[in-house]
Amino acid sequence: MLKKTIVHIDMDYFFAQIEERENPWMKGKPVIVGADPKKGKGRGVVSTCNYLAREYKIKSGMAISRAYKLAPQGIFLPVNMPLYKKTSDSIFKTVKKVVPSSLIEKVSVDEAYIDITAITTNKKEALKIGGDLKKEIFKKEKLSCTVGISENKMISKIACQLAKPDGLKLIDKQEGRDIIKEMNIQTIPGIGPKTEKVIKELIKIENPTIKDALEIKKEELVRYLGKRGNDFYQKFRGIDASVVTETKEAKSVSKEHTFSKDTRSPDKIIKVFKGLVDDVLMEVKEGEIKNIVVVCRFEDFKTYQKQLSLDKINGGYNSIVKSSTILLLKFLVSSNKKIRLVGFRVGLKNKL
DNA sequence: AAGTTCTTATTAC
DNA sequence: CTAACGGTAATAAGAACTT
Repeated sequence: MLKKTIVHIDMDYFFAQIEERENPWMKGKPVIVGADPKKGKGRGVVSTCNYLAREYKIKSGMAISRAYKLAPQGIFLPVNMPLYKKTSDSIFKTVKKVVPSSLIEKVSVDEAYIDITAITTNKKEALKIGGDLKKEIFKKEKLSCTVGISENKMISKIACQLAKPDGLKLIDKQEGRDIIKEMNIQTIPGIGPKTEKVIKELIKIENPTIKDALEIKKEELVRYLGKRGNDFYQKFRGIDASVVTETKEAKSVSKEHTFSKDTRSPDKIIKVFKGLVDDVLMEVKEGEIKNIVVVCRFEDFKTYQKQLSLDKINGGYNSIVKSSTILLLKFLVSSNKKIRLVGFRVGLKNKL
């Protein structure tokens, strides 16, 4: 019996798998979704790639130009988000047949946590539900996914990672505690490169595992990592008290754009920027906006933002366009470096 | 002194 | 040979500014 039954479902190499489904001739070749390196759009990164591409050491987040060097014979595709979104919606419809939306926490287009405690806490039955869900999704969308099951979100996610691709795996509490001991501390969600560095320096171990991290006192973690230290202390021990929470509306909406070539041409910059502002404002209701934020990344990759609360100015679209452009111009004036990226974001009211 | 706003840093997918 | 490094969103922490 499980205390709780938490399912983590994650589509396998989602974007690339959809592309393979749409274009079966691509199977058997490395498929890399990100951008086309040949059409001057070589500034992107890899969003997703299929497993064959991974054999060439291509990974998510890698510069597309580098991926191209690793596998120039690969199929490089731009991100076709409308298609992936549509597919995602269909998959979530299937998930909602298992439990109501209130028990589904959508992490991204291709990933979610599902609390099925109310249906079963029996391991066999839980695996049956997970397996059936995989079958349903495959029947409907011809896409494979992996399902991890455990008593909390963290371990079910780890189970999922271990079972990929096209897997189904249940790890109970005791097993979870043991398995993670030998793993790298970046296995813990929330610990990235920077946090790992802090922990390394704390315990003076070159390649620390979670077992090593168990030696650290809670107070030490809190002192060096703030309130997250508490969380990590628990998570090193396989404990994750966070609850599956229905996905709520966004608290902010943003658009950004990286120029294909760094520029200082105000014409180009302002034109692109106005487009971003228009796109964002089209997505939100006029009275909902709490503040606006303008983002600017210079050629040296240094990134800054300037923001303005809307209490001060009247919140009409026209005044927002005007104020945001003024903020943007401040960046132009503040430096004579070329600009790599501009972005625009609005924070929304009543979302807390 | 407390509350709000602004800015940067980090993480994740 | 070294640098390469998107877009969207959340959260934490600290500085700066108001009240």
